[in-house]
Amino acid sequence: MATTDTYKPLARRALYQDVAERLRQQIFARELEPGGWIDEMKLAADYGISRTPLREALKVLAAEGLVTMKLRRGAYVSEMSREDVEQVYHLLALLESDAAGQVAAHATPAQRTELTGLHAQLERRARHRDSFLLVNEQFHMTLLQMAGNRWALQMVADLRKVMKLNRHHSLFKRGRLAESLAEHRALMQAIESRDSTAAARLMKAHFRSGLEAAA
Amino acid sequence: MATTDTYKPLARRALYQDVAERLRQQIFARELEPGGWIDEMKLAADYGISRTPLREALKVLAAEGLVTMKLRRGAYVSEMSREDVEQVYHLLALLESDAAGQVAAHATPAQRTELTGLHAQLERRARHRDSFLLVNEQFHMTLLQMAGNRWALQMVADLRKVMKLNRHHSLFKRGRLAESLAEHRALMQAIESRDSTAAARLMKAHFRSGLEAAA
DNA sequence: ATGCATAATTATGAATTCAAAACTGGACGG
DNA sequence: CCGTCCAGTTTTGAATTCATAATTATGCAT
Repeated sequence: MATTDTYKPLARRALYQDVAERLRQQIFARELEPGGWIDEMKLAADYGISRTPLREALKVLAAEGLVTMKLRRGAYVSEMSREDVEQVYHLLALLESDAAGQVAAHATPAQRTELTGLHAQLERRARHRDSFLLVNEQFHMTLLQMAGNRWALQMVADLRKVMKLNRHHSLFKRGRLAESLAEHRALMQAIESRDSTAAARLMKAHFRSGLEAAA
Repeated sequence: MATTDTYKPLARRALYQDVAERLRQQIFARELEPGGWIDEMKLAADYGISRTPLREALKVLAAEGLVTMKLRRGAYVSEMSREDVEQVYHLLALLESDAAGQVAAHATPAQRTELTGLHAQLERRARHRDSFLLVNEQFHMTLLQMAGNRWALQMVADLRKVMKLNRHHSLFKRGRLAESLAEHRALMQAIESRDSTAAARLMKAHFRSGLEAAA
């Protein structure tokens, strides 16, 4: 431990990336609402930066699908139609069930322990919606990471971002949270008993009922 | 036919998008080689534009995975490791086999006809490698489009772009082209007989043997 | 010569400036 | 009353300028 343990941020990452992250958070928090126009000049002023890095960030979000650029009329926060939600759910089911199968088949003991720990946290937080959502996301992303396909991980991360545009999240529905927990419990069973096919099937079912709840 | 059938481009799309496309083509054509540094000033001069839209385009390509940005040292064309290729093949197999299943189950007669036509073209072009590659891509993308999931379509499009970074394309291997054709033939059979499971299985097999050939 | 410190050069990241398109609102005419 | 034409304003898209980090070149001591 040195005498000074405070380091200057020293621009570990580019400004446009920080701005992109800040924009995402504002979108998720609905401070920028789906369908709404994004005022470049106002935002640049708010952030205390010029329009240049802001516009770069907007293009990144556009590639992710979070915003839509219209020629000569700026950027708009994307809207998810009913159909979009269905399609993204379908993809998440496909990608995550595959990952669940992989993990069930090939996870190390340490990884199984980590997943079990996350699941236990989930059980404990069943009462606190926000906290549950957070750990839930962490559980799913950890599973993906363990499956070891960085391209799949990136995709699922992007898809989960756009899903946050959807106002009626399935986990907001009455009773859905307990249901979700039960499904997770079954999934953990399959993973612990190294049953790859069951894990994949259960994960798919998990998303199917999630979609039904969101309907 | 009007008296003038030549229209001015009239900026139907933003400059940065055109630049992005031009960059992609240069990357696919290996005029910019994987691992190589991208000289912003030179390229901007070549294209006759300023660095601003070029930099915006680079950020889009970075989001697609075609280039990698390094802080304070610019943009580099991405390199695909052996592992990356395996992972992307796995994802394409997953996404495209699902699409094949959907199409086998739900395609309209007109769509079946279109696919059959594309397949016939493929058979005819078996001798001309470049032409074959083009129609092959078209066949796969048309199938995806027919499956009707715009998010999946976008993903497959992006994944296929990064696959082009891979120098040893499986279809360049001796004998692989005929093999590929046979697999397509079997797939078309399954689609024509509306056998969804077989179509999905055959598409997966198609990618598996593609990956083996690429190894 | 070799290694290191430092000056000069180059390229990146970001702010600023500029040109042109899109929007606003009011005058005018049907 | 409604539409449309035009002036004024706003906002976008792109070029230019500027500050600073990174790289290269240079000089000096060993």
